[in-house]
This record gives sequence, C-alpha cells and structure tokens, in this order.
Amino acid sequence: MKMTHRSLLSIYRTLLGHFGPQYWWPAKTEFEMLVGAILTQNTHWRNVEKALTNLSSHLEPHALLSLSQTDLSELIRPSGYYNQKAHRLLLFTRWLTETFESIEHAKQSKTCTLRASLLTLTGIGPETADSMLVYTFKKPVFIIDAYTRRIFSRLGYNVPVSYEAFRQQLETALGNHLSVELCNEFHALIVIEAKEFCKVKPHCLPCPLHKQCAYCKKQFRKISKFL
DNA sequence: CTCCAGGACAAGC
DNA sequence: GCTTGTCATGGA
Repeated sequence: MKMTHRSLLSIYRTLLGHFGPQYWWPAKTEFEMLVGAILTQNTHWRNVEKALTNLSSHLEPHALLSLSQTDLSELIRPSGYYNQKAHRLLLFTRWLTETFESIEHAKQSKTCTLRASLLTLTGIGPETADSMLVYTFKKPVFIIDAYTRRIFSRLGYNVPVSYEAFRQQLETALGNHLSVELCNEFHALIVIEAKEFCKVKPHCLPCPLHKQCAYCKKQFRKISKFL
C-alpha cells in the first residue's frame, strides 16, 4: 500500500479520536524523561517506574553523576539490564552536562546535529535518540519502535527493515504535516493502541509480511527452535 | 515454569 | 551488510 500524508493522517485521526491525546512523556521533569527513555529499552514501563522511584532523589544531572556506577545499578535494578543501563546512564549524563549548559540550551541545536551526536553514544540507538528528540528536545522526528513496525505491516504497508529507511518514508510522506505535536501524539497513540490490542489478543494475528517484519522474524526464530 | 516488555551492541559471517 | 547471542527484572 502506498504511504501518503492522507493515509497517515487518517490513521492518526482515528487513533486520536478513539483514545484522545496522551500528553506524553509521563515524567515530572525533562531530565526524568531522558532517564526513562534509557531505562525503558526493551523493558516494561512498570519496572521502569520502580527504578525511577528509587532514583527520585537523584533525578537531576549532577545528583545522578554523584553516584558510583555500582550504587546506581543497585537503584535501577528493577528495570533490568541494570549493569549496562547504569553505565549508559552515566555516559549519557556526562555527555549532556559536558556538551550543554542545560537541556534548554540543547534544544537550540539543529535536529540533525543533535541526533547525530546522540547516536555516537553507547547505549543510545535510533529509537531512544528519537524519543529524546521529540519528547525532551521538541524536535519533529517520527519515532519507530516494534509496535510501529507491527501495526504498519499489518495495515498492509511495505515496512523497510532498516530504521532509517522506514523513518525517511514516514517523514517524507508527512511532508509539511510533520510537527513535534504530531510526532509526540502519534507515537504515544501507537503504543497505547498496541498495549490495548495485546490485552485482547496477545500475539494472535498473523502478520501479512512476516518475512519483512522485525517483530515477526524475532518470533519466528523462537518458534523454529522447536521444529 | 515459561514468556515477554516502548532496544542496543558486538561478534561472527 | 545481515544474523545471532547477550543483557535481567517482575508480572501474567
């Protein structure tokens, strides 16, 4: 199916009409968003919330940097991958404070420059970078996650395997409709829709393009072990 | 007990 | 370039 701004906006309006605006990201401060974006990598949000609660008195760059990696990893234990994430959180926070005076200052950077800079950091991949760009730095980029791939595949779109190719496709189709507000709500609505769907029918529908869908490929690998 | 969640990375091909 | 193993917890 051809991807146009009309079809994308139609999907967007349908989701918005059904669920209403989500007003993401769920966090009290912008720094908490950034921490949450790293902690939620391949992890249930409820586990991230436990970690954020433990971190509550350290949710500020310098307070976080005052912790040793060992202490930090112990605090974020509930969010899983705690050794990796402690290391990555410190690397990221160090980068943030050393590169910019404040988050407000970081917002002044050009989108592509900031994105490229984020992607040089160990532990910040394309999805995490784009979440940070939209929700914290207020930049218009289309965030792609496993849910986005699955939903668009099942709607009959040709979903490129590469993150960049898929993102380009979506952003090009949206053209001048691409805005921070749309990127913010669209991603939040996709996540809400996916979670809602999973409650009803967890992983039951066959994907029409399972050869190209990253999610289904992952599932298929697991199944094929028993063949 | 098994399976999975809003990924990312490095080693191996 | 693409594929695979790894990282780890808590809840269903």
